[in-house]
Amino acid sequence: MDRRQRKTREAIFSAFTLLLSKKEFDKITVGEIIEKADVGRATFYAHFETKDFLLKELCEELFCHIFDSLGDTPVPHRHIFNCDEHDSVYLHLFRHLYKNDNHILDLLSSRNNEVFLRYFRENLNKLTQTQLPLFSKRKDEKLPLDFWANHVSYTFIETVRWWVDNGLIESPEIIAEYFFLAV
Amino acid sequence: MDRRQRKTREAIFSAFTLLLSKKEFDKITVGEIIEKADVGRATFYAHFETKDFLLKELCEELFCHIFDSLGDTPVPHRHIFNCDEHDSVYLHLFRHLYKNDNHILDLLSSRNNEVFLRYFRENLNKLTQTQLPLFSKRKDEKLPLDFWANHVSYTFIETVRWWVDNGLIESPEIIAEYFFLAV
DNA sequence: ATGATACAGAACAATATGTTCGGTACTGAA
DNA sequence: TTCAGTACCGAACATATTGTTCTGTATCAT
Repeated sequence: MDRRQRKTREAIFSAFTLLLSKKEFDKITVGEIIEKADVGRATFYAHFETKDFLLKELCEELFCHIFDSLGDTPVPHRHIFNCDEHDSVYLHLFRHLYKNDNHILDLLSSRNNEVFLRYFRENLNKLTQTQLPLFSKRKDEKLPLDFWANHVSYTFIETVRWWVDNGLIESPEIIAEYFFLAV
Repeated sequence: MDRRQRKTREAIFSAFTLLLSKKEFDKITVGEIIEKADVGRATFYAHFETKDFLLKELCEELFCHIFDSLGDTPVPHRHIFNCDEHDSVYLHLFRHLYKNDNHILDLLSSRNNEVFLRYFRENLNKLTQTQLPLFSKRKDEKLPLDFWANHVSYTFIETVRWWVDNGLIESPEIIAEYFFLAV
C-alpha cells in the first residue's frame, strides 16, 4: 500500500481513537476528525465511506488483533488431573486486555463502551462455542445450548466492564477467578 | 396539566415509539417525529429540549411504570420450607414483560435495545441490591458484593434479550427457571 | 524521469437542528 | 358566558453537518 495512504489512514485512526476516549461517538463530527488528523475533507471520504464505516474498520483491526493473539491456545479439555483449570483462553484475554495494547481499554471504559462491546461480543461468541466444555456440566445439560453460550459470553463482557469501571485494581488472574465463579 | 399539552405530549410519544420500532434512534429525525405526531416544529421544542431528552423521558415513563408495578412484592427470604423459590420479583418482571404493556418488548427487541437496556439496567440494579439473598450463598461469600449484584442484573437483562430475540417462545416461568439456573 | 495517484483546499448542494415571531384557537377559572 | 392566559401553527431563519466535486500540487513506485 502506498506510504501516503498508510499515513493518512493511521492519522485518521489515531485522531478518531483520541476523540473517542473523550466524546461520545455520535457527538464526534467528521470536521473534528479531519482537523485533528490534519487531512483534507475529500481525503477522509476517499478512505472511509462514512463515520460508521470508520468505526467498523477500527473495531475490526482492534479485535482481530486481540483474538488472533489467541491463535495457538490449547483445545479446551476437562481437567481430570489437577492442572490449573483457569489457565484458559479467557485468562489469556484478560491478560491481553490488561496490557492495554492499542488502547482497547481506553475505548471499553469510555462512554462508547456499548459500541465496542458489541463488536467484542461478536468475536467472543465464536470463541465461546468451542470453550463450553470448560464450564459447569450441570448447566450444560439443563439449559438450551445457545442460551448457555450466550450467557458465558455476556458474563465475560460484564466482567471486563466491571473490572474497567473499578479502575483495573485486580490482577487478570483474580478477575479470571471471579469470572469462572460467576459463570 | 392543560389538555392540549397532554394531547401533544402523547402524540409525540406514540409517534416516537412507532418510529423506534422501525428505525434506529440515530436515524430518526425531529422532522419525522413531528410529521407523524402532526404537531408543529416549535411545539416539539416547547415540550422536549432535544431528541435525547425525549428518549430519556420516554424511558423514565416506561420503566417507572414497570418497576412501580412491583411495589408490593414480598421481601426476599430463604426458602426453608418447600415454597416455590422462583416465585420472585424476577418472575413478576418476566410476566410483566411478556404481557408487553406499553410495547416495551417492541422496543427491547428492536435495533435500539442497547439504549433501552441501559435504562432498564439502572432500575434493575437498585432492585437487585435487595434481592441478593435469593441466590447462591456460595457465590455470595466468594465474590465482591457489587460484582455479584452486577452479575445478577446483567444476567437478567441478557436473559430478556435472548428471550426476545428468540421470539418469546418460552413461557415466563420457563425463562425464570433458566435465569435462576444460569445465575 | 515519468506516469499514476493521493493529497489539500475550497466551493457546493442537501439535509438536520434549534430559534423566533405573529397570528389563531383553545383552555380553565371567574 | 366572558376573558385573560397560553398552547399551538406555520413559516422563516441562522447555523451546523454531511457527502460530493473540482483544480492544482506533491508524492509515489519503478
